[in-house]
Amino acid sequence: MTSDQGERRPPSRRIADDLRDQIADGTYPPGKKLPSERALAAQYGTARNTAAEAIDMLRREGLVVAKHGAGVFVRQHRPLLRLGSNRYSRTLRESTGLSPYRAEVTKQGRTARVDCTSITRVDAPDDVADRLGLSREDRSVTRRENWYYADDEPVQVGITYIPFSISEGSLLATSANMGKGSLYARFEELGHPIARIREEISARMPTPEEVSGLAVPDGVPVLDVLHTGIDDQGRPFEVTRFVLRADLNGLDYNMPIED
Amino acid sequence: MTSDQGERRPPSRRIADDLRDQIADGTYPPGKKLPSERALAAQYGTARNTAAEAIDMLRREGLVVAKHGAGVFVRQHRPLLRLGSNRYSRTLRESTGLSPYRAEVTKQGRTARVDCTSITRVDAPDDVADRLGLSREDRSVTRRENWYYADDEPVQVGITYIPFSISEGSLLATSANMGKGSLYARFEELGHPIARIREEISARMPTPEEVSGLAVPDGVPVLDVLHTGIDDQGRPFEVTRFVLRADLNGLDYNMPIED
DNA sequence: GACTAGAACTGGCTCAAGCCAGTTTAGTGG
DNA sequence: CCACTAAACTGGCTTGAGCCAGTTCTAGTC
Repeated sequence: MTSDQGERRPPSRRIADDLRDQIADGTYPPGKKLPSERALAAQYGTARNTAAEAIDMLRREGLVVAKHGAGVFVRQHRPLLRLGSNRYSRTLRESTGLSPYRAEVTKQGRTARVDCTSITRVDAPDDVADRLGLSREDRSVTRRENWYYADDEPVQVGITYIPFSISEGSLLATSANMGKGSLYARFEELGHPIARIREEISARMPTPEEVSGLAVPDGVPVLDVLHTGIDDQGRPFEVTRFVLRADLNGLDYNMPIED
Repeated sequence: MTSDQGERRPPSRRIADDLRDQIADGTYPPGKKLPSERALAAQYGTARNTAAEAIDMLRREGLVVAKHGAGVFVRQHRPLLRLGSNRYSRTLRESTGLSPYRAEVTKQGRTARVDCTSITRVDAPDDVADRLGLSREDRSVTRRENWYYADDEPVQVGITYIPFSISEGSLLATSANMGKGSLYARFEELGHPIARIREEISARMPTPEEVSGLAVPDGVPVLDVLHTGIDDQGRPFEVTRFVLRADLNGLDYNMPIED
């Protein structure tokens, strides 16, 4: 007897557990096709529904992906894009000439693309206004929406909010193309050299909009990063909310301990 | 007509979408009970299975929780515990006298508990050995397993690995209780004052073990943080893998930009 | 040999029914 | 008034059936 309560668990659980073990021990390596729902049902002597339910569990866990008409396959784990705390380093910016995102994607031999899909003027949402220290009256901000792709696959979205008092009249409020040195070079010209960042990180399941926009597969959460850029005088000048597919992105911070 | 392809979506989707909208617009506020599966099925003229499937979708999204026998309820969003980068600050450590975890939990008016459930000597796993810079021969480490609770509810686990060459003979290798100033005070005494940290963050769905150990509800991912402590000479002296329930924990880093 | 139509697969989703195991509630007896 | 019981709920899980829409393979045709 393998386990005390082993025979009490429902058939769907049993099938799922078996498959999970077999995935773990290499019986079904990444990319391999699992037996069909009908085959599993026959093998375990259950209804097809029950086998499908078992497979659903594995999908929710992010272990397998189903392809309609083709079969269910063990998920291929692609290496994560590691977004580092050095993302904003000036020397890195100037030495590579690439944006940190492009540098990271290129390093993995993939093709990077960043689309600025919209630049609008809106009132900042509460959490953003809070981080920017905006008063209740003047919440006018420039909102820039950026989509990040690797090999034409969407991997993250970033929505940047800049107080209109700062962006007014500059490229920040008007142009998708930020020119040489990108976003933070422009902020520096406007008297806001980036000195610190604050990043508030949480994870959750994607909304239906994010599922379709980012093509998030079943059983994959998103990382939600609320980023605040702070200048050398301690003034926040920009807030960006990043939403990242957690199966393709990770974060990598390296920082000093301050007292 | 609200949407072009609106009537093409399957009944289960339609029910789920309706409920999601009603949760969003406050028809069903947090804590409120949704109609029963049987009631929904009757209302939409579908089989009970189909209504159950719709509710399942919302569960996977983390919007609702089902209580067997009682009903399905809109999830109450409790405030996140925010684990900050100042977690390791010495002055904070010395001023509050509390460990950073305890301080954060107490601040929310909840009761903190930390259990050290095991201290063993093992060979470090690959990723850990890598971060610690251990050679292939000497991978012996002290492994400490810590469980963190808030109001007796498990919220995170941390497994700390310390090279045996460092922990040997000290409290680190033997005692669950770390004494005054806790873990990092001991490292400091051993010549490893913490100067930098590296934190590699990813998010994923919990494994079945984590689901039972951390009591992770349906539709809630975990944050997986691989933390490395680095001393003033740039030597890594400790690696901890934290697994956090993402519905109860967030991370909050505030750091300088380095060039 | 290249192309194509179709058969034989695959998963997606639904139905209607039933049994089980929890919870809540209403009623009953002390 | 309280304590207890039983009925009426709730979700959990399964069965076996069916239709649909994709994909893959195969056999036949040009």
